[in-house]
Amino acid sequence: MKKLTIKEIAKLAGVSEGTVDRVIHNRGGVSDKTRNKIQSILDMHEFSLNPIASALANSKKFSIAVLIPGKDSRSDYWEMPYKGMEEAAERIKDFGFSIRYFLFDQFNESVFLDRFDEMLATEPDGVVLAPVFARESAEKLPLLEQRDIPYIFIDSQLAGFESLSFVGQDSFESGVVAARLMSLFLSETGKSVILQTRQNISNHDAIFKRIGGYQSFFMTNRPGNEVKTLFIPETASSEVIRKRVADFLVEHPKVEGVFVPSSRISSYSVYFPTHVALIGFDTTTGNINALEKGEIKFLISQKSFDQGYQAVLLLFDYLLYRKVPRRQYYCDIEIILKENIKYTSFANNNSKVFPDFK
Amino acid sequence: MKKLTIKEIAKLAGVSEGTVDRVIHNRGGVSDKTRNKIQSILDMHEFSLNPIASALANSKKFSIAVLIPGKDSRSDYWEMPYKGMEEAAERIKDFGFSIRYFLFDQFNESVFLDRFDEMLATEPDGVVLAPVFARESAEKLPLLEQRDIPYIFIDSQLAGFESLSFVGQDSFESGVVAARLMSLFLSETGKSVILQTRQNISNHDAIFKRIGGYQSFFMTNRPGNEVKTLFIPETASSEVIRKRVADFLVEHPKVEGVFVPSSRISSYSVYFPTHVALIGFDTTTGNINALEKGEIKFLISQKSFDQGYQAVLLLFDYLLYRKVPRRQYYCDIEIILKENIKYTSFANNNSKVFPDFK
DNA sequence: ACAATTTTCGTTTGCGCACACAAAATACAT
DNA sequence: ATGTATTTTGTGTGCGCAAACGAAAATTGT
Repeated sequence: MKKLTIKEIAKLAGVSEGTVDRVIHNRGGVSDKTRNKIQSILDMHEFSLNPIASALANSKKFSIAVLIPGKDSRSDYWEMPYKGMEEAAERIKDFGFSIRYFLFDQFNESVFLDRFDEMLATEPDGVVLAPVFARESAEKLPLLEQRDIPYIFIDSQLAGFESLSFVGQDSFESGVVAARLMSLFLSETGKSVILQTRQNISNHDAIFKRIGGYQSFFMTNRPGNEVKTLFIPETASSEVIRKRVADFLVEHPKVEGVFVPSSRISSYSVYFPTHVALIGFDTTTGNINALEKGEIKFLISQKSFDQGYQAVLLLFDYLLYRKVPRRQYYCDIEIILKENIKYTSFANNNSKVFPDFK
Repeated sequence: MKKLTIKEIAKLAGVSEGTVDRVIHNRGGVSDKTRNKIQSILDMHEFSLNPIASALANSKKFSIAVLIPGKDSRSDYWEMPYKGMEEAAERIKDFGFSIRYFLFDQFNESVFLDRFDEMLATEPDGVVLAPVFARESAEKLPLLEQRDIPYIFIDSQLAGFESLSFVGQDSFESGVVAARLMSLFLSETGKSVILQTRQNISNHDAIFKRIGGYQSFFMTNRPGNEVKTLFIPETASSEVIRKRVADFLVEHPKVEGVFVPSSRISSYSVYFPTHVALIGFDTTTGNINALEKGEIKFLISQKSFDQGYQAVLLLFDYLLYRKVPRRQYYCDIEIILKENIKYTSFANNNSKVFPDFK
């Protein structure tokens, strides 16, 4: 069926273009009778706007606000979603879309709250946010809902909120995948260790789910392989870590693998002997180095570049085309090892500089 | 720097919009003096067309021709690039882009030649093609170059041609990855087998490179693990395969793994005992089934959905924005196992029906 | 009944560009 | 110099839609 223009719809309905326009955009000021008539014709022909002409005529500029952690001395994880978003921005800028970033300190709740308020003050048309602080996010999100500003969760999600969508990984399953990979390195009765830091302030939810998936796999598939847990304080010095690890390995000599459910595996990899298999998350610079040196067997990537790209595009499609996305988009659980690291999508360096949160 | 319009450029140059337009599009009929003047102003301000307005005003419709294998009784591999292209088509259709598919029989060169001619007759603005038949492609490609029709190789590439780009996988490295994974299942002196069909008519180049990568890994990293080769004719009956495999395993009892460098691993998986680790390529329906049943340990995905999507978008960017792509885009070498199969990108089923080549 | 509102609807302009057409400027010939 | 051919440049229209403006119709009040 040929795609009709507003003008043609108007002719069919025996009204002017302006009236059709009013119906399409719910601008009001149209009598029930003509509105119904026009609407039925629109429906019948499955009318949709020509987004090109619409974008051209539209003086309205869309602004998308992004609320994610900024550059961080401990991890460059959030640089990748940022780059993905910048790539998406390039693709949609001619439609009048611009992105404003509100970067916060992922270890400081109050900065997050401040940035949220700043963001809100700019009255964005849509928001992409990483709810790393669950409580603070829950406190602020109603402000978006009151204003009917659509928002998309990225990286992790909060239950009980009317987010437009979620783009991220199935953390539980990624833990299962990690476990499956780990099982390849374990002997019949070999043990593995989950290495946890005591305060996983940010993103603890995703990390707990990964741990859940990991344990679940071994319980159901490999009950003979005991899973231990080793806690190391986030603030521990090099000496302390070395000692804790050494003590632990003496106490549990059958430990053949270590699973680090956070993205900080490279901070611990040097403390373990090479016969212990290490598996962790995220292709941060440190982790990639450790992988290439052979200290780590596998990394699981969240494809965060793609996450950023997709989150922005979903918002774009929603704002411009009114295309309602699915409630959630789970990205690939990508398995990275030395041999395929150079072909992961993040490697598309487009030389955008990732700003600091300050 | 603010982005200028043609009108503003015209004012700066003291000429009319039409003249600027002529310079921008090399329409000729402009004196050297004014052309140089306008060009320098364009350069100075880094002028670029507004693609939105351009697309709207442009009566010219772009057509992209796609020349790939069609539906096939033996494998549904090519359905995924097709779906990726359809998704891309959806995103660019409002810019006046349409895609025409010319699907051929991947086991019949003459159908390929016919389709190529049909494709050429439609005078496409750009072409995406899978050069599965090297000789026939080499014979036909000059016709595109004569006509200055840009084309992109997908899946595999041919050396010595002026293709705009290549979108596919680094086959050699994917073989290396397969080998690395295989090594996890091999004992100190365990052997692995490369299972080849005698006539790999189509795509033999990629398959040979995978084999090369596989062997290379074992030679340099695990010389203790011998790599054998088992040939099985493509046309072999079930009985023949069963016997060949059984004989081979008797002859080589230390075989602990089988590597199938084609995408047809599910055709052979049932013939091997479970203690032999199987690793193959591509997430075809059959392969996914075998993976989920546990017959196969790993699959390596070419992310062919993404390949299709990207190839079309590269052509789009080139035709509309004159953005010259890189010579090659290597997609992820994705490792698939039972636990992460459901999150691979191909799973975005958009219910497009993949047509037959007939 | 008529004027004052309010509601409903039609008309017009412009977004930035592509392109056909008209006009002006220049070259050439006699 | 005058007219004609040719090159160079300017003008106008339309792509499909958004939105302001104004006209018409319907409603209300007196």
